[in-house]
Amino acid sequence: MRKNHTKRERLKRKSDINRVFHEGKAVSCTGVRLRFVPNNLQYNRVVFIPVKKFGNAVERNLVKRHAREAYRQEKDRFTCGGKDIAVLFYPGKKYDFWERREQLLYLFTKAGIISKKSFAD
RNA sequence: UUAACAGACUGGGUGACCGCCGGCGUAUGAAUGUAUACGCUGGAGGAAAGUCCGGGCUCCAUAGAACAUGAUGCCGGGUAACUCCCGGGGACGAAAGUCACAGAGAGUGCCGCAGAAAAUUACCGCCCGCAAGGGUAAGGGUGAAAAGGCGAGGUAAGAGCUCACCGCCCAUCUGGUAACAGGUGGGGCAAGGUAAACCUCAUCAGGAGCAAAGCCAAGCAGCAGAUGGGUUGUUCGCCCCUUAUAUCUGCGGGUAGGCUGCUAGAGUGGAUUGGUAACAAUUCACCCAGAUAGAUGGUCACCAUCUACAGAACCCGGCUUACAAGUCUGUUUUUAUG
RNA sequence: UGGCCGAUAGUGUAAUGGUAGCACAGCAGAUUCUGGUUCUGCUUGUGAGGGUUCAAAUCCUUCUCGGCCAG
Repeated sequence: MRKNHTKRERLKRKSDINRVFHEGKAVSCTGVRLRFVPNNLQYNRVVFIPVKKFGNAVERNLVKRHAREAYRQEKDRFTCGGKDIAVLFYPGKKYDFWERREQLLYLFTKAGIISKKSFAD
């Protein structure tokens, strides 16, 4: 499977995002919170949102880029079936790319989007 | 040499792989929109920031005038324009340098406490006089500030009352485009300060802002009020639309999808010419982000070295603020708490 | 993105350029057998830097932080 992450696989509409926030379930760890809700499509859609007080514009962009890169690399492990996912980042300790990647993998496993078997690999 | 100050500049580089956004081309499906694949190509800054100024652009039907309000404030130049820049002058400072630097002799206001008195002053003083009263402002203390300064003459005591020097004002001459500088002559000195208090004078400004504005698609439900209404704080003038299926105001309902605006520009780089300079003109070459929940990231290698401040959102010119490390130029003196 | 406001004790809120007040809270004392009420006293201050002025919370300016409006 090709490891890309295009516009189609992003969550863009305001109404869709509101649906995730109002109807979705949540899992969280330090500094990160993940919300998800099923959709009717064949693929997942995801959005990464640093909160308003997360540093300055450069730091907010960097977090989004790291998260998007981690999501892209690990995309093929995900279970099929559509889910809309929103990931929120809160200010606190600064993490590098690899720490962010571990964090996100942990959260996706906890939410049942990645099966535990594939995470063990 | 070091330090300080001022100014200008750079703001990690090269290669490989995987990915993101735009443009062009080809192919396939599709049907006039676009989707997918491949190839080529472009992809954040000196401050993109703060939004403190100035303009372009768009709309307010079009173009005006006066007042109000606001801004600026030595002179000359530059510029599309400017709270900007360059050059010159003045004041202050030992110097490099710094300075919102018009007017207090048009008017109004304010100047706490202290002090006799904070604006048409007289407490203690000094002098004349028996006293009543008068003449004075040298000395005293207060305060941020107290009626030109210092010296000599003069006088009852004093006083620009007189004189020299300095300061101030007026007239005039010379140099300079001008601000201003210098010289000559005269006045005897106007009765403090504050304009970053109101104000006066001169100059300049219509308002709103790309969520402006226009088009397409989808969708919905109207109701109430005002009569003339229509760009702004007010008024005038001019003109435009319309006498109700009109215009304006308020409340409510619906949609928040796409396209244009959207990047070839007061553009960037080089050369020549003019100018002290800011800058301008001519010519040659180049095309250099255009996202729309918002594109630049990850891994590896080498060199350098621990890499700061920080992310375009209609576009430019400035100012201000943040900044690791490094380069260059100039200036300074009492060799230094600058 | 564009436009517009504000910042005063721990909290809320005053102050013509001239000694920064008031209320609640806090602390100490008095009253009471003890606590409360009440009374007395004290402490805690102009968001940061620079300028104008004899003197700035106030005037000017540059930052910082917070808030509001516009689809």
